[in-house]
Amino acid sequence: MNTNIDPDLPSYSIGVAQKKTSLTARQIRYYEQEGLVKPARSDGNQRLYSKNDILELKQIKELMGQGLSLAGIKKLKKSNEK
DNA sequence: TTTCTGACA
DNA sequence: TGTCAGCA
Repeated sequence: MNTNIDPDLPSYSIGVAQKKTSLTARQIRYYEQEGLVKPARSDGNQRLYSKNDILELKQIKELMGQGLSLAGIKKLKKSNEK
């Protein structure tokens, strides 16, 4: 099969994101609220996550498992991007 | 049925 | 972070 979809092509609902990241909708929404992830919006106001966003959420989960907090991840992300 | 927002513990 | 209510 040839699924040539871009890694930034948003097509996952939060339910799929939960399954793919092992996180809860609360955590995913909170991370987005903090600006850690930037999902697209569709049908009304539904979040649409891309493969890239799913990976981003997994990265956040990994950092949390390393003893980091939202503030710590935000600071780390800021250092990486800036 | 699922998702979204806001608010509280 | 979990949970509740009302809404689309």
